[in-house]
Order: sequence, then C-alpha cells, then structure tokens
Amino acid sequence: MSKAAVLEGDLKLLMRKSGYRATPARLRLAALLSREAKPMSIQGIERAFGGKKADVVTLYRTLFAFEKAGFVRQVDLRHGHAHYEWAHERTHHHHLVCTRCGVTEEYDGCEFAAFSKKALKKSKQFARIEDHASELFGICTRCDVSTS
Amino acid sequence: MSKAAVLEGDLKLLMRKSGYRATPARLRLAALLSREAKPMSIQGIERAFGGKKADVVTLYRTLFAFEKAGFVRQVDLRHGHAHYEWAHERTHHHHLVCTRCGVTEEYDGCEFAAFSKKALKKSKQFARIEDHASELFGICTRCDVSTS
DNA sequence: ATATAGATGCAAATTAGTTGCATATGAGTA
DNA sequence: TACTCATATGCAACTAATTTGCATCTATAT
Repeated sequence: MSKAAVLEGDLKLLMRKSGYRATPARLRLAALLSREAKPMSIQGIERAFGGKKADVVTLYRTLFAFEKAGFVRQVDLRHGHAHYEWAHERTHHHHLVCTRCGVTEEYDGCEFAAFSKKALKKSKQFARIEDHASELFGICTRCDVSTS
Repeated sequence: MSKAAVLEGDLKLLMRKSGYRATPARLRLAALLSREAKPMSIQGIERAFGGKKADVVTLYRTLFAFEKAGFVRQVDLRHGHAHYEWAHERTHHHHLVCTRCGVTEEYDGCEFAAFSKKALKKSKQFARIEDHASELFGICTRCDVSTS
C-alpha cells in the first residue's frame, strides 16, 4: 500500500513557508511523488502524468526547488539518470537496488544523525551535513535464481 | 600526499586473473586512477591524459570492466555525471561533498559488512549485496563563511 | 485590482552515455 | 617464435539527460 499523498492545503502552506509559490504544476508533482512514495525518474514522472504532459524543464526546476526545500531527496540508483523521492514527513530510509533487473526495496535502519555527526567531527573542512545517500547494490533473489 | 599507483606488473597479473587483458590503455587508466586516489569523472580523466587523448567509449567500457572486477567503484557526487575511484587495496571509505563548491573529503568509518548484513537479513527480495554508496552532502567551511 | 518577483514552457544547446562495426592486438598454444 | 582468435579499440553516429535563454504568464502581497 502506498502512503497517502500530502493534502493539497497543507502543501500550499508548506511551500509558501519555504518561499515558493504553490502553482498547479508544483502541487501536481508533489501529489504524485508523495502518493507514489518511491524514487521516480523524470521519464517515470512524465509517464505518470500521461495526457496532461509536463514540461521537462519545469520538472527539473521544480525538483531542484523541492530538493532545496527538503520536500524531495535525490536518489542515485545507478540507472544512468537521477531519481527523486518524496521525503517530507516520511521516515528516513534508503534502498536496495538489484544491479541486474533494477528492482528496488526500501531499507530503514540508517542513523543519519549519528552518522553525520561522527563524520563531521572527524572532518577538517566541513561546516555541516545536510543530506546523504546510502544505497545498497546487489542481486535480488529472482535474478540470483535465474543465474544458477 | 597521494597514494602510490599500483605497480604495473602487479596490475597485469591482477587483470589477467580477472579474465581481462592488460592493454596499454587499461594500464594507463589504472595507473592514473590509483595514483590520483580520488573520484574522477570521464572529463577529468581525459584532461589528465592531456595530449595522448583517450577514447571516451573505451574509457566507459574499461571502467565498466574495472568495476565488475572490483578494481574501481562508481561514486555519485551529484555533479550530473558519474565519478570513478580506484578501490583495489584501498581502505573502504566514502565522501563528504560540498553541494556549493563541490569540494570532497574522504571519510572512513563505514561498516559495510555489518551494514549490508543487517539490511540483507531484513530484506525479503535480495540474495546478496555487493556494493554500496554512502556519500554525505553538506557545506564546507569555506562556503559557509562566504555565506554569512 | 494591481504590481511584480517568481514560475512556466518552448526552442535550442550542451553534456553524458551507448551501439555498431571494422580493425587491431594480447596472450595462450603449437 | 609464429599463429590464431577472442577480446579490446576507436571512430561515427546515436540516444538520452540536463541546462540555458528568453518571452510570457501568474501567484501573492499590497
């Protein structure tokens, strides 16, 4: 079951609070990402919008804005293009990615706070850590079976 | 100080053992990556080769081979393109990346073994984990100062 | 209702990564 | 050492990903 999308009203307020305008295009994108609750590529987003086509440029710009505002996190699944995942009011998590078929699975149990604090303490050059990536790459059971 | 490059002789043997041919182009790339000991982009590699230009196609293919053999690891620094870092006989580590100026710093203290074992145990769909990404994104002190 | 900073969407450019194919060569074998 | 052949190379051409510029539009504060 997928998570419920953020409510439109809440989102409008959220966005304004972060200094962004709540436009239809943005609300639509936010609704989609929060509803799907999984990493989506630009292509995937376009596909999901179907008829009412979204302009890629706007998508990129909106995603960038969302990222800055902390609504969305960029995820690299090593598919040759970026993925974006709704992050607002979701439990922090990462992904297992099958390097053969691309299937992904969520994984929680990453202690971002502790992890980044430790890294920061050791670092000589960094002032603060704001985000991090942590994906695991391997082989899923289906692909493993079909190998042997 | 940068790490010493792997010795050419050792590398030849290594590559043959992994089923790859030790060609001049590969030895040159391996020497560069192991000498630099930091994530390099395709562009960066080309630049480093200077005059004796390297064919991008060959680079991609060689890097892919190196990755499969475990000599090299792909790193996503969120620069819009992949980076590759020499991984053979180097201590496992990750990176701090400044999202403003791009400067990177190494970070060790990642327990890959424990981490992946835990994830694997919880997973229903994965047979094994072979690699993982774990980069930290933040602001370096230089950029932080210039903000305030 | 209005003004205006911020957002949109086209066209066009740039950058990243891939595929096909003809040629060349490393490395095992005779 | 010479041979052979699977593997690697490098050009051309292509597809995909991402960015920039600019004219137009519109949310929102007043």
